[in-house]
Amino acid sequence: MVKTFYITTPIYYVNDVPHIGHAYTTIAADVLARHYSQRGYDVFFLTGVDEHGQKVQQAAAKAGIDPQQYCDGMVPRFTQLWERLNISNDAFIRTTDEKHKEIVRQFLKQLFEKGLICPDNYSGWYCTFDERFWTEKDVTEGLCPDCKRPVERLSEKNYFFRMSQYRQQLERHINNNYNPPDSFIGPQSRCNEVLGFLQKPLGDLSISRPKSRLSWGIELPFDPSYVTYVWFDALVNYISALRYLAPGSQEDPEASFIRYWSSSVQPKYTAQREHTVIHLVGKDILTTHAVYWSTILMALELPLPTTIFAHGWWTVNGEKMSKSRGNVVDPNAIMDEFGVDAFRYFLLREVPFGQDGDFSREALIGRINSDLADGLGNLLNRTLTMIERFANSKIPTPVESAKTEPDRLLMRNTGELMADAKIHIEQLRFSRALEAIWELIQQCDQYIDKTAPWKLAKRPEERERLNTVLNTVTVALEFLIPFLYPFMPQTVESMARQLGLKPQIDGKRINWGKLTPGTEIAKGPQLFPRIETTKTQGDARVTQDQQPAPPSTEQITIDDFRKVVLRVGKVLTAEPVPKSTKLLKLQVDIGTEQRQVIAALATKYAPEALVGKRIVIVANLKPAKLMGIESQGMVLAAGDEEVTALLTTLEDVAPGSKIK
RNA sequence: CGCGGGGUGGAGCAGUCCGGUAGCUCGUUGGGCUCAUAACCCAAAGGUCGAAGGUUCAAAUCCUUCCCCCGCAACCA
Repeated sequence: MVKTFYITTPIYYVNDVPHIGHAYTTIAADVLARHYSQRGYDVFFLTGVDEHGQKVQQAAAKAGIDPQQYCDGMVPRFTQLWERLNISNDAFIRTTDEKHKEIVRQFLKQLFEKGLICPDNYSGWYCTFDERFWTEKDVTEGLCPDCKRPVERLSEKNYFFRMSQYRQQLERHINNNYNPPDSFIGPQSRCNEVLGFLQKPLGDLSISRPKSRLSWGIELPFDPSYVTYVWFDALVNYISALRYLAPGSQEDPEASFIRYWSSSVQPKYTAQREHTVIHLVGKDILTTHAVYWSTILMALELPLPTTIFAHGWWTVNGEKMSKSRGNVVDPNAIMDEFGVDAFRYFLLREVPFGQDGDFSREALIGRINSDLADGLGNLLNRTLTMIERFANSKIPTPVESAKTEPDRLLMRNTGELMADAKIHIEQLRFSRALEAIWELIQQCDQYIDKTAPWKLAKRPEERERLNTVLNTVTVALEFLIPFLYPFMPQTVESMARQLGLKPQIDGKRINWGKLTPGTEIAKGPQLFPRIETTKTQGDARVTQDQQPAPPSTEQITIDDFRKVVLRVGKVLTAEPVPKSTKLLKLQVDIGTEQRQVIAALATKYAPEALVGKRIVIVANLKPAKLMGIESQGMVLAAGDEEVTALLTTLEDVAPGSKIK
């Protein structure tokens, strides 16, 4: 029986601009898919997009088009990026696919009929303006944390999935599959987190949203006035895809499902798993997968996936990546400058999979120069040049009697290191796998140095020894090819051809062919030229298409402006707000009265530095509470994210002076 | 006392669970080599392991207290 390997990425929210994080998960999945394909597994690699939900509905409304049209326009951002990144996914699922929706409805119906989805009242704090519920801890002083309008206690009928009853069963499953490589949740630190989460009582999960608030979703089959909660819809993709996108699913959806999924959980300690199902996710959506998805599967009486693995997040130059900081890394820009494979390599080599990492141009260039140019590229280059110069451009024939201990040692180490690399890849330790491969590269360099073929070449009587040495290096490189290939497919293919191999690519299978003495090599250009570090190009950041809109577009009238009453104030006292890091409490004299104003100035100004200063405040702003203290106005200051400078007047004027 | 992560040669990190010679990559310096992409190979320098106290024959590691940095959350009126 052919072993199957089913690998998924999350389906990405169509609203996002694809960034380094999306690329990371998808590249990791691609490495696994390519690795297992090469090893003869029946691989199915799925990625796709999540299209339903409020944000999409809103974004479409804003753009004045219908949501479906909006999604259709967003999808190429992802598909094109995957193409550029050489992602070998077998299918791309969209949650608006009719077949997907049909399967979601089937599952909902099934659970409803089993009594596992039941109506109940959901009550919570509801903000009418934002059209959403907030939890007890979100709401402060009865105000919406987002828009600060008062929230109301609202009770509404919703449908709940009886998640709570699976808590114990899930906990048991996690504990029974705790140790790598069989761990259900990885890495271990995250697994502990999930176990911790399960210590607390597990509630039921609301899986409905009234259409009155959200219409862009899949209608509940048993109540047309609701659509399903996006996560239920989204998670089901892992199964629905098998029923209409996997090979053979058109003819027989059930068979295709069984082929990749059904027996994914094997009794422990069986010698070899026949089916493996791995969900790669970011650490932010681990709970959703580990708890929601697992319990949904339990309720459907379906096996759980083999492993759910949560990887870490990337920061950029040590800072969190966010749209507002404008430091979101666009994979396309990186590839324009450094190429696909360098990017793929960097992401998986730089940081152990599962941990957070930092992305920077300097780090990337460092890796390219030292690992790719000086390491891999240079080794191939010097090997090929020697074959060219000392062996007439043909793979030399080794001679058994000319073999010595270093040759045997290199061959033995090659075998061991590549065996390690294999294990590391299969246990999702990509950086370790690459370390093993680079250890081999270093050993080849050492071997070449020790055997000094250029010296042998000067002495005709060493002809056989020379051929043997050169052959040994090419054999080591040949060994390395299949293990490096999943990470850097383009580069490795070129490498193989330069060595005179004629790889046959048959769909996803690759037959690299065998290196035979006498074959002509095909030396090409350097795989990775060194990057001169003095050269600094514009940094690779998303030139945001949702950059702050040009200020000119929305104009206001002078009357609009006059609504804002600005006055000069004199700071009487200033003190930090207790337990707050940013806020200062100011007492301000504005002529007619004294105002208490709370402002986020503590990061820039010491309280005592402000006393006596003249500042500008908005005098007719509706009071609001911050940290429970009333603020009766707003201080004007410059700065994008953080305050960089307070506004004041050129001359000292009387407190209360009007500003116009 | 909000939750969490961290402080180890110049930089980035491992080692901490389970005490026993402080390790890796990059950088620096010296040497070698000339097949190669200022490459490659060899060697060296460089650390009171955030601070103080304690336990111990022995502490980066265990205990106590403290300091600092970074996320998240709370508070950008």
